[in-house]
Amino acid sequence: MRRVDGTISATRKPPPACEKTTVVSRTGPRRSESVRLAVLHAADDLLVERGFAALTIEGIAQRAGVAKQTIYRWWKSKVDILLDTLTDDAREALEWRADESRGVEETLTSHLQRVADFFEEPAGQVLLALLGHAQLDSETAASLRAGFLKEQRERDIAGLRDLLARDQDLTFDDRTLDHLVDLLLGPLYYRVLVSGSPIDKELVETTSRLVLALAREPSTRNP
Amino acid sequence: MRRVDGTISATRKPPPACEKTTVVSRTGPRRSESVRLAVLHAADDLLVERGFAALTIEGIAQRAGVAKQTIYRWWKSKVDILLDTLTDDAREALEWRADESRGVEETLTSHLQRVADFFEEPAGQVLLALLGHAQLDSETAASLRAGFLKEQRERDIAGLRDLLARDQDLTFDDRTLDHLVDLLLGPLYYRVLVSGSPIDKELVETTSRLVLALAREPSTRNP
Amino acid sequence: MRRVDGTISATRKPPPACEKTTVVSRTGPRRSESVRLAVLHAADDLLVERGFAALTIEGIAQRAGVAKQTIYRWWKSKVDILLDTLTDDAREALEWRADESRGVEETLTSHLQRVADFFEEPAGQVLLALLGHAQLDSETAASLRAGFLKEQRERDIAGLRDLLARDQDLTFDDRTLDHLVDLLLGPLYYRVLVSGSPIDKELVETTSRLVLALAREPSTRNP
Amino acid sequence: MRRVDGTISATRKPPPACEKTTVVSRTGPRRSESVRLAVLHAADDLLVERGFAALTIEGIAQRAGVAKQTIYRWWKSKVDILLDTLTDDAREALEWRADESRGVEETLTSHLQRVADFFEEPAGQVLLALLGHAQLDSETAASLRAGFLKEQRERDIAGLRDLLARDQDLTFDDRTLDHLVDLLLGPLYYRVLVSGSPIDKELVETTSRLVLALAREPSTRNP
DNA sequence: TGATAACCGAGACGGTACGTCCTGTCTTCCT
DNA sequence: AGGAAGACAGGACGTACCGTCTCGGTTATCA
Repeated sequence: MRRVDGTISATRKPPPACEKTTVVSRTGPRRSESVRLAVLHAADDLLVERGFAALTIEGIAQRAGVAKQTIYRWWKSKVDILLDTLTDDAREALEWRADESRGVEETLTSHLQRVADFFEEPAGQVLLALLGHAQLDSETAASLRAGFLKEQRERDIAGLRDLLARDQDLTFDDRTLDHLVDLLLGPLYYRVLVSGSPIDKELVETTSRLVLALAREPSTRNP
Repeated sequence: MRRVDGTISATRKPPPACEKTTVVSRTGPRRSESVRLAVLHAADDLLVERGFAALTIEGIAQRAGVAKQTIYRWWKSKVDILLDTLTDDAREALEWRADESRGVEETLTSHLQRVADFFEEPAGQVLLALLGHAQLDSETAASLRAGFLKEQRERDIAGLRDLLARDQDLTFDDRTLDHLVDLLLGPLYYRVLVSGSPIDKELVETTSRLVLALAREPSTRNP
Repeated sequence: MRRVDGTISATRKPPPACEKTTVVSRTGPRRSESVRLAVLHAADDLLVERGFAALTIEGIAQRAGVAKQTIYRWWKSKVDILLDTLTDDAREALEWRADESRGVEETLTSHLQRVADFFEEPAGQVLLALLGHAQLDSETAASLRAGFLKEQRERDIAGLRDLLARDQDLTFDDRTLDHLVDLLLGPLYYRVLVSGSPIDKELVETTSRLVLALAREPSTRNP
Repeated sequence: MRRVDGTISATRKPPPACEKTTVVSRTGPRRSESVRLAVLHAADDLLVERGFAALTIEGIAQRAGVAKQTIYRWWKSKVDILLDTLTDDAREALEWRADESRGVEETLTSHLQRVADFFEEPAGQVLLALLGHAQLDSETAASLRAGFLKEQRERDIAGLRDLLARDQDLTFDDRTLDHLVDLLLGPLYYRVLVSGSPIDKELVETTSRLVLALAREPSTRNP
């Protein structure tokens, strides 16, 4: 996010973006990093405190001690701000940790458990809100899926591929892994998004056991 | 909806009150059924045509040829209206059809396929919008889960129970069925809500095969 | 108001008014006098309690325990109701009392004082409200002037004529009396309507003395 | 209204505050004078065209090509807008013009005639509407009397004092002048507000002659 | 002694305007 | 040039009454 030359790159394209060198004799102050953080934190706090519906650009501006126009200069909507917070906060929480010292089953289970726990954290709330809003607004859906969700799915596929390679010393093609990820994460997201009930340990274990079993079937290995 | 005596039964609770008999000698005009339908249809149409964000009470009122106050008299928000349309339209589309002439696998697969198709229909769009909004507003979440989703889950559990009974002549306890339903529907909802990509036939088949296999394991039968 | 035959005559023309005989075979109940009084009192009370702006047909109906439609059946607006209360209450308060035992000056002064006091009473408040509303709505102005104000002015002219006859044994023509009444009442109404300050005794005395002096001038007597 | 430095002085109190100097370094846009005038003219026009009852904030906004919120930012009601137009338009029409070349009687008569004519003009209609509304709403009454009417009365007292000084080289105390003004203007306002009939020349002449006669009485001079 | 027609309560309905809130754009000034 | 302050056009919100319109229930005559 922070480049060597000290300028900031928003997730969004900085005006029309000069990719290589910013030689342009820039005068006046550059984008203030403190403003950026103040806005992201204000948005995050307000979302958790009051919920998405009560989250307004004006509210964020006031809370962050920033002018409305300043927000519009760098983000094009409140959704855009939240997308920015996601990138900073959620990636780490959902990463796959290869722990060689533990068995494959246990590794998978503990990853799923981490996913389950993530939904309780603020960053998880942000993701849920964005997923919710994506159902209501196709532009949000496009941004979210082209950005965070796409990257996260790549990480999930890579993570699962590595794990299965450790388990059976075999590689799966992408289509198969795609399905396995759906089967793995689907029930968890379903619980959170649809049922709204907490993800219990049993669901985590059943799911991971089932997917592993499926992966080990000969028919899956040779699709 | 229309009872024999000509009075109207709103899907929504008739002013809290009076569980057994409405003794209060009600005089004056009754609720107009035509108004009710005009509003539900207007809301449904506008949602599909223009999306949730562009769905406003004023827009619905205008489209339905109805006064705004009339809407507020019977529904407390646009979400409330959508909840009403759901009850009328979605139940049938998601019901389990016991087709004795076909095998258990095929029955399950075709039910899942019907669920997948449902999301393409207007009523499915309404459900998705409501699920989306439920992530943003806890009151919506509560209404949706206490109403439609609760009933639908009961139907799903009953449907699955009947199917498995036919398959193995065994009964499963509710907790187990709960999990099986999560595993069965989770991947489908995940695809629609998170990935946003259409549900392909392969996912439907894999999922139903997998869940059936799990149900047939001795460890599942005797939990 | 109450006729011999028991039917009621609203100040307003009863439907299209059959002045002489109501031969139309009337069956069913006649207008309820209790309803009429309940409405007039409710309107009066609410006007004094909450002011004209807060006076609504629905409020009057509720206060009077009467259906809105019942009000619309007999009066065509809240102003119409207030006009009705005026006729009942204000006439007496503003009548000229010929007290032979007292001097002309004293009689005139005490009449003006009674006018001044009238504005403090509920009925006076109603008149002020109607005069106010007459500035805003020409229909109100027309009704008020064609009804109460016209009658009152006739009483005022007659009263002044009698008094001056007693004073000088002379008769004045109507044009002159018209002007004298304007000069007599103008300052009082000006105080109440424009200044909003109470009418002090000095104004009452100066005014009556002045008008009497004018009336006694030879130039006035022979215009 | 427009100061040398280009800032605007609303007739209405600038957010309570700062009697002497506005030190608060105000940045950002200032109030748009063109908006202010557009609103005042729209209100004035609509009042004359359609009457007070049909005068709505939304109508004014539309006519002025202005957002409703912009009106609410600067005025708190339609009455507040009319009060503003009064200050701009009525002061001049009601001022006392000392014309040394003419006699005292003639000066007084011509002033009264100007008052009479004023009621026919748009600004006079505004004053009548406000006086009417003041009878219905005590807040309007308070604003009107504390603002325009108070200043106007001061001008009237000063005008009459100067005129009488020219006539008799005597000064009158304020209480006496107060009464004289009531006697002078009362009949005119009574005609307009109560009778609703036009002010004829005779009333103007009689009134001014009468008041002048009273002022010349020794008893008035030495109260 | 019904029949029947009006009165009356209750309140749904299509409307209009209210006053508030937030949006996204803009202008102005300050640093 | 960046940023604060905030005015502005716009549009939806949810509320309050308006005046009209059914509904049933209830009388008080007249057949």
